[in-house]
Amino acid sequence: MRADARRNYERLVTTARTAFTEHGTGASLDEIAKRAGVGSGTLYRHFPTRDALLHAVLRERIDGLLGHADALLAEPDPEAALARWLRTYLAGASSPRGTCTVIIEVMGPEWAATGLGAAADAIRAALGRLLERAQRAGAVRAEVDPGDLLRLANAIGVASERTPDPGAYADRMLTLLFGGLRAG
Amino acid sequence: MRADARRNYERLVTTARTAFTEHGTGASLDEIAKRAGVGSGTLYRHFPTRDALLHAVLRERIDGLLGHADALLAEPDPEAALARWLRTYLAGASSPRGTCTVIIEVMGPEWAATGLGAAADAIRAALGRLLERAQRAGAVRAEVDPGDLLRLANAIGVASERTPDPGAYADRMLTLLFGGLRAG
DNA sequence: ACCTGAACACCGTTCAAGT
DNA sequence: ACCTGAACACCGTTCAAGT
Repeated sequence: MRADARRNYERLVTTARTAFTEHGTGASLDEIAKRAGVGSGTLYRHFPTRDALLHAVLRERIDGLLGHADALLAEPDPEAALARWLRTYLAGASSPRGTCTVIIEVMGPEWAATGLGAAADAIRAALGRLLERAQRAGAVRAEVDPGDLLRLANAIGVASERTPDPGAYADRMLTLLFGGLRAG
Repeated sequence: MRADARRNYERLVTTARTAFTEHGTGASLDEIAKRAGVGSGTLYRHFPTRDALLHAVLRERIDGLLGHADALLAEPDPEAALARWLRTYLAGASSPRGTCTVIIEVMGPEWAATGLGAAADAIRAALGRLLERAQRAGAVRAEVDPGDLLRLANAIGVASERTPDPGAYADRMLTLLFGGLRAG
């Protein structure tokens, strides 16, 4: 990658992070290009779709979540590990606004070949490992599906975004959810 | 209202219902005006905002939900009444696509003065009556808030929209939810 | 009193011309 | 190899002119 190309790439990601955080995932791409000081064609060359740009913005956080999930497999209490990961997931989910909606969207099979689709699948797999461990320990109903659960977590994220205190709302909903997850 | 104005109003609502159902709540307003055979200014005269138009499209369904909730207050089993209403609510919620997101949005206090905001509040109040009865019967935890619950129901609706079988997903999530709602 | 549609602004996306 | 920005299409919204 040429030096100017790399610099433009970095500037676009940084600028997009700010724009998405301020105006949600639907922020104007033209504005982002302008603020990054590049032509709009350059943005499209590096990021053919809005989702590709959002993926670049979220990549570090996603990697962190995957690492956190694997680390929690060593936590002695499987139910506590699952709960802690879901809390962490939702703590970041309400920003940039719209992220949870996009994640739900790209969980569909037609998105599997895209970067964000693959990322969503990796998150689902990581959650699946925590879930399965909790299920084997008898702490969570056996029939709960990891895809269902990730969709629901993101749904809670969507609802929390428009709430005065997203973290508090998410916590209350997770408390309810864990009541339901426990083997009856 | 003049005869032509009333006719245009009806045509716009009917056309919008089709367009929203086909393309989601973000469907092109210009297209709707064109297909209804009116100038775009006429659409804006009757419906100053997209939400006003969506409200007109949803009005009958909303009235039905409110009536259903009141009727269910006579159902002997308070928990079953609450469950049945939530199931009915979610059965219709995934169409037009985007409706649940809008409802969550207009539940914010800044929307109270709008038509859809008032409708969301009426729905919250109706759900609140069913919820309170279930709580008094000891079937549902006392600390659950009707606004939280309606937001969560719509969140489940958002997640179900992008699912191959929205009804089945919503049912599974409601089953989980009721596990959590029951007084522990 | 109500309607029309041209006009304007804004945004996504492509691509010919440039370095 | 990469960048620029003009050009095009599309949409929301307003408003002067019309009936």
